[in-house]
Amino acid sequence: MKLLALDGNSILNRAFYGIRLLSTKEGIFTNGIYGFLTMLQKIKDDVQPDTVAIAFDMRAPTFRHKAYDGYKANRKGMPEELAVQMPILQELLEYMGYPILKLEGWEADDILGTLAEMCCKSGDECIIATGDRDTLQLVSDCVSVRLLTTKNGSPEATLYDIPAIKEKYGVEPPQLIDIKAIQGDASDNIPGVKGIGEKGAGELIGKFGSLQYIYDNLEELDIKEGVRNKLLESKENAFLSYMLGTVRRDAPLGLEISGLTQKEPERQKMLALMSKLELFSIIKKLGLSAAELPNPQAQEGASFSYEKEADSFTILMAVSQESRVFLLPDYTSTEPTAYLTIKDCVHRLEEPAIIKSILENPELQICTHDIKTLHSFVAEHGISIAKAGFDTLLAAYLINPNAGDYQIERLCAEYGIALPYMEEGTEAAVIRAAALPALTEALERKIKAYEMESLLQDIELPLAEVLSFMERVGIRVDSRGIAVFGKQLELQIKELEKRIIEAAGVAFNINSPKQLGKVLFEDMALRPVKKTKTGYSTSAEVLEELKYEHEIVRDVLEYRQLAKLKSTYCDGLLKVVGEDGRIHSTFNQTETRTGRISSAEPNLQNIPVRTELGSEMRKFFIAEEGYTLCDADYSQIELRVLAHAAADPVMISSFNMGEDIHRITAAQVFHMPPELVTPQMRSSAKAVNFGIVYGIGAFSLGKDIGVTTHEASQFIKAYMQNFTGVQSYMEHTVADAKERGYAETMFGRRRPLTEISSSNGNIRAFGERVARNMPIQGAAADIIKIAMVRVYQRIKEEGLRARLILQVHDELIVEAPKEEAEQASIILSQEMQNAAKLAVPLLAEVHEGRTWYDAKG
DNA sequence: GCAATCACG
DNA sequence: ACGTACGTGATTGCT
Repeated sequence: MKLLALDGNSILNRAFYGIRLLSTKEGIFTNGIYGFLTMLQKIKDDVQPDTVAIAFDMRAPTFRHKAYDGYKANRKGMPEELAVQMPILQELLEYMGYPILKLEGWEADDILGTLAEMCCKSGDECIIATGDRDTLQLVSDCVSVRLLTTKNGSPEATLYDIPAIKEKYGVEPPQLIDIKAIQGDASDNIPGVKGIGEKGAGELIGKFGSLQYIYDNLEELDIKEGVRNKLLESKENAFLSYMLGTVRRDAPLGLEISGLTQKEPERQKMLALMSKLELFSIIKKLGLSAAELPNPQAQEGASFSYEKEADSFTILMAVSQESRVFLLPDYTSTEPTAYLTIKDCVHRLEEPAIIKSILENPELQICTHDIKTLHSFVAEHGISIAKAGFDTLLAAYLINPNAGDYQIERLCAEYGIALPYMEEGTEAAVIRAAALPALTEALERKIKAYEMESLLQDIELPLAEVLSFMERVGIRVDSRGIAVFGKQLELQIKELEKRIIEAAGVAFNINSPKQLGKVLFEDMALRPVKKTKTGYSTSAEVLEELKYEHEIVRDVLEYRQLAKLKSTYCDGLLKVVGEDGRIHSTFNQTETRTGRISSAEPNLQNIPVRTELGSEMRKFFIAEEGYTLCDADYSQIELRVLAHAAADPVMISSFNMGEDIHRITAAQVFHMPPELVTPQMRSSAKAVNFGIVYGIGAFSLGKDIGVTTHEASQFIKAYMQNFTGVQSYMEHTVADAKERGYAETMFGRRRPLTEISSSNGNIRAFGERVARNMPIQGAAADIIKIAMVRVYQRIKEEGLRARLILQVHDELIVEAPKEEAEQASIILSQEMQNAAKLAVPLLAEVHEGRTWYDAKG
């Protein structure tokens, strides 16, 4: 028989430190548990044991503490983030059916030693899995050790048998105890022999075999005088250390190896707990998904029927009894096909006319999952949605924008909703459709509890329609122009490439930071200003610093700029131009943690503008024939939000008076009248304002504006003394986030923040910066979303052909027939400025032009 | 699949 | 002693 025995504590410890801190939306830390489970899976796959046992330490002092007061005395307790995971892990392992062994007064090590000893006696094989090298002493003919580590987050197991130990340490496994007795162990506060370290201890034992032998023959042995004296002085400690470092093999476990059998896993309980822990990848790997489990709740009556070929009359009759219906499209079908859930029956709808009559019924609330995609799906067939009722995707995102994955199955697992019981072989979409009412109920309750009804109903749901519309309309581009520009860039890139290679004297790939780093910092011996995890940094920041040292650096900088423009913008955009000559981006509504929307495939929110050459790109974004682009952008929206949220009198009055906020900031920070502020001072003040919004640090601010950290901290201090409202607001907002576990905007949008309570100072500092930034960035996002919904509605109400086509965080673009340009501009400016009532005015500036470049003003 | 880099607000 | 401002997405090279 093959026993796999695990040191639970040391493996959890390894997992915890090997994997970045993870936590659920409720703030339960899970990285250790997650890592433990992946390591367990890996080692089981490797070893294929007949049975598994897992040993844990107990809190109580052990015989080692009793023998030596100092034992582990200098060891800090586990960090709280780790300690909380211990009982949860043990509970989970019990559900999984593993025997858990704990013994008061004994460490997990000793339990493993005892198990190993029992195996050897009974002729069984024992494989010990641990993260702790101390256990290597147990290796024998019948015992091997797998040392577990994580590499880049994935588990690795190194085999140690007798040859491996001889190879690595040059001694027999039990002699590792002797080595440690001399060497000591700082982490366990084992003293060893003072003055002799790893190397010396290894040599002594390698030469003389054992501690006992050395002391028995100390005078006669061929040992340097200094070493002999050290040994003599620490004799008592050496033997104490030997005892402390010896793993015992006689713990009173009171069981037989044959009695270590795995119980039948309690899959339902495992699923419930793992769902709570949001360990979805493990749920999947273990085949625990709700659909595959027998489901008590479902069997209690949540049984659904499925009408494949429902007749229209029956459906319409059923619908007429309802005020809301649940509808999930079948995206696998090109026809508009959808599953409609009413009461406990799912109906498959295949006739567009039926779907149309349901979706366009103004009395009927349409509830679904991912309403933006539903809008797009039905719009293709000329169908619109009259009354959006609920969207489980948007709701789940509002409740926890950190999640990233909002699949129906996952949400059901998270909210403890059993997937309905259906006949085997039923399509997944039908089961999802059947789950929708219960999921909606659960999420609706939470949305109410979080007071997010307005955020969902007044902002996100109507916004989904706007975004779907923007995606479908797209923006016209001049493909020919882009292609020509790309060709020009290519020529210049080739030229630069030639020069760079020539200067370097070797052919290499300039696009490879590794190769470039070698050329610049090794072959050409330039100053390596900064390092990355993997080698030299070759970032623009570094190259800027070196650009006067060698022409090649300037060429690389230019090469980089041109290559970026060509690959990302020319080639990238040309790939995604539609048949209609327009680019249709996807606007993600559930992507960012702050509430912003994001744009992808392609990203239209990062089209170049900051450099002259880059902004050329915007000349290829053009209005349709007979149309013009109206571009409106908020002026200083984040600082205005801050002024309002912080109720800072200085900021508020300067915005109310229409002052230049950066100039005023400079005047305050540099103690002088605004008229005397120089452009340099204004520019520094602008960086300070940015820094305030981002959660500021003196180091980064200093680096940004080129002053010392000390000077930067003086600026920050001066800022806070003058903007006292901001100062106290920032303090409050961090304290509130810490207390509540989330940051929130004035509109009630939340971002759960476990980092802010971390015992790791860097992580905690990050949490605090996020707590300062999210309420500002998020509120600005809320405001422009409101503006988008209103602009869209108002254009519709006024019967215009103008259309909203783009949003870039603080900027909206409307493509309007030339004759509507003025009206569209007025709508943009009014709706943007009135989107929220703050203590300061919101200002939006509108410009018009044939291209995006021209419309930027 | 990740790291480095760079584009935007 | 250590790292160092918020939020995104695309491309490239490399393991």
